[in-house]
Amino acid sequence: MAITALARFRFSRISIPALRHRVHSCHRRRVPAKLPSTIAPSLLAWYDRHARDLPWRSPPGNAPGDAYRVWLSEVMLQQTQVATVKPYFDAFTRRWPDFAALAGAQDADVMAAWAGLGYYARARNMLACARAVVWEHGGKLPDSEAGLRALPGIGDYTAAAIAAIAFERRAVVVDANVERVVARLAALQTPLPRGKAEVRALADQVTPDARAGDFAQAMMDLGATICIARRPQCMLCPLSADCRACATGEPEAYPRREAKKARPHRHGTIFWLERAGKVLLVRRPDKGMLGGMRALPTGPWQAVPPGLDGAPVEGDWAMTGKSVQHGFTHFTLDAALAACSVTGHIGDNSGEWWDIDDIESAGLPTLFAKAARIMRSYEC
DNA sequence: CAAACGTGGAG
DNA sequence: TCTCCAAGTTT
Repeated sequence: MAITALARFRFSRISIPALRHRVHSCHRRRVPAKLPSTIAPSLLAWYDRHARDLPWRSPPGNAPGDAYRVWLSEVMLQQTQVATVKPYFDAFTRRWPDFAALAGAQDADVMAAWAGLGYYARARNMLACARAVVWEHGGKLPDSEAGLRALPGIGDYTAAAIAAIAFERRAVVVDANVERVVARLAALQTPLPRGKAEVRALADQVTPDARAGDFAQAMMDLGATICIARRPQCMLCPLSADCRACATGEPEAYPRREAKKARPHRHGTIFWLERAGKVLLVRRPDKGMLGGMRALPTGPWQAVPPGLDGAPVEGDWAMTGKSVQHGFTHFTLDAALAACSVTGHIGDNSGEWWDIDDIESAGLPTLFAKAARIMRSYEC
């Protein structure tokens, strides 16, 4: 008891002024306070017990998995959650098991296989990357961050992730999970995305020299399962004792974020042109929305309904009265469905006539898949 | 550097 | 129903 009293006495004498100073400086300083050095060992110990078993991952402490699978998973996981990626990852690796196979694939097959996963520029970049690996790098991924960063579709995050996970390089891996975990550990006041540089500096502080790949995946597992955006499970968190956001009692308040802009609303028309059990599909240009994807013909997307503007052919078009609502990242679309049935030759058009009963295999983005579901049961 | 770029799950 | 947001990159 005497010892306890003494300890308490010394604690109060020494640390209250120090604490006051720290709180004060923390409030104004641009560089956030130092994080404890125990974070990496605590997190790695947790990961050894709780790592998720994922198809592209080697177990904690083991040699890295196949770099092709690591790369493919990382590209698919950009802005996309694990559960969404899994079936696509399985399908891709079964059909194209390595860089050589993917590099030799037809563009149309790869785009159709990607349909529904979103952010279609990723698929075009992924294919360009596979071909660069095979044709310019002897079939192997570069093993440095800089080398990886130079490839299509590989930015700062993905280069760091692959370097760490596939090649065991120390790399500072910052994705949305790491942002959230680190912002909470430090109770970072700067809102994101403005505070990105501070987050990176904090992540650099806690990244160990050894087991960088496991550490990166551990941060992401923690962010995906415990330190989640809403209702974080601090009671289960191996880092809660070192977490300033947890200490505030409102961990969900971090990371702070800038206010978002409202999503505008746009109107468009989707054209369903039918002939002898087939429907006309087109290929969208590489640039722009749903770029490079097979699609139903559309007119302009604008503030007011465009009606039959932009119909693919002259014809006896009718507005069906049906429509499809679809939310994109930066606007929502209300697309009216126009239909036309023809019997004879249509004249020159660059589309494909696709068997309506087999429309599921066309690889349509979700907007057009919705439209097709409605129209296949509609009498023209 | 801000804006463009998909989709589905959770609350 | 509606808002938020997720293993980001490119221009």
